[in-house]
Amino acid sequence: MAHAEVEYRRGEYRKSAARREQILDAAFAVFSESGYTASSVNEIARRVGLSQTGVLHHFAGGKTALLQAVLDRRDQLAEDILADRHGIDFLRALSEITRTQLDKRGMIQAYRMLSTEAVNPDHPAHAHFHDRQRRVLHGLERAFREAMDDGDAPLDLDPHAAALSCMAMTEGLEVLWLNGFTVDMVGDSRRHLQQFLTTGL
Amino acid sequence: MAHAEVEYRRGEYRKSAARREQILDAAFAVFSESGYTASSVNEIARRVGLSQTGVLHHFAGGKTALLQAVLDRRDQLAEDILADRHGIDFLRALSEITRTQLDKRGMIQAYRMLSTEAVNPDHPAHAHFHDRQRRVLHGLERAFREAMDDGDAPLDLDPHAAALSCMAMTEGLEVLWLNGFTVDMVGDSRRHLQQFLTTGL
DNA sequence: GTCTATACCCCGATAGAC
DNA sequence: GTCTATCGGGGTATAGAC
Repeated sequence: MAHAEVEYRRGEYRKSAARREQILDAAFAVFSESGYTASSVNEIARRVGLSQTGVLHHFAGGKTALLQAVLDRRDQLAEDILADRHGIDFLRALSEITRTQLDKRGMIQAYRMLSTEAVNPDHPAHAHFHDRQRRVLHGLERAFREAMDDGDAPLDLDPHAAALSCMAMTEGLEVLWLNGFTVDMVGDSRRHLQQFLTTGL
Repeated sequence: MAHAEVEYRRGEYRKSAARREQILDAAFAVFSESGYTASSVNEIARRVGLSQTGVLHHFAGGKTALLQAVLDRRDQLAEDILADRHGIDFLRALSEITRTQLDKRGMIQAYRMLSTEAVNPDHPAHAHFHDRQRRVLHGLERAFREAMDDGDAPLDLDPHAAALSCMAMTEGLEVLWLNGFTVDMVGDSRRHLQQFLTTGL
């Protein structure tokens, strides 16, 4: 009895969770193409074959909750990869992340679009991107400091300046790549990182 | 008689032209904050103290014509500065342009926002940004080639790679700057340029 | 869990008065 | 040159039936 009930709840839960993922995929695609403000829940609904209300049913809090969920899911992936990696190993992992996402143009476009919209302080994702970019910068800084301790970087390196420079180059390459220029995102950003190190990446 | 009539027309013309400029300023500000799609003619109208139709009266072709006018006006400024400058002198002019625009955060934000939106091929300003970015790249490439001819750059320099790298760094620094990081846009981008040259900028 | 119906917003464009 | 009025469309969010 209790067993059957649990199975039943599991079935329902699985169905709902699957739907959620399906909606998140579609939301991702739509946000990629149009950014947050110009995207509509209706368009997302159309792609998963639901009505607008059908979609909103799964995300209490409306359109902004949907945005949050999309952002959270993506960040989780990168954090899993970077967990417990330090120094030059952390820097190598950054290239891995770049490589794995090269074939997901939509995802990169979503991030560019959304983070650009979100420079406006009253954008629903402003805090999210603000925090995230500072975490990335501090992560890079820490990695450079660790690399210095490990003898993988010159002793007179300025970790903060190096981190900022690498972040700028990565963002810039992304922009050019999205705009249709032929750039080797993995290679070029790795070469730029390498400038600040004495050990090969 | 004829004289008075010309004066009158001049007066009317001046008034209309001034209105146009006033509207363009407001449009610039609004597009800066929200991008093109999410901006409304109504908001622009409010800022200049006109109605929506009052604004549209000055821009036959509607909202997209307004966008075109905003973009054209800005590009004219940069082109005037770069006209007839070559080699290392051209590269120096780029820093000047950056410096003169540092206090116009709204303008930079508008360009970031609009050019990001315009990655979508059916955005009304897609062609504009596509062409512009390629003109910038080719201008940079040409300047590096001229610098090589003038003995201001190493003979084994790859002008295309150098141009791409400098463009990426400039774009990236802009992104970080807009996102609230403390970066020295003029200094940092000049230092990056300098890497590829043998003569001081 | 999904739908239809609905309430209420803002948008861009046009017609026509002044 | 500017306005008001209006049309047609699309947006988010909620209520309630199934």
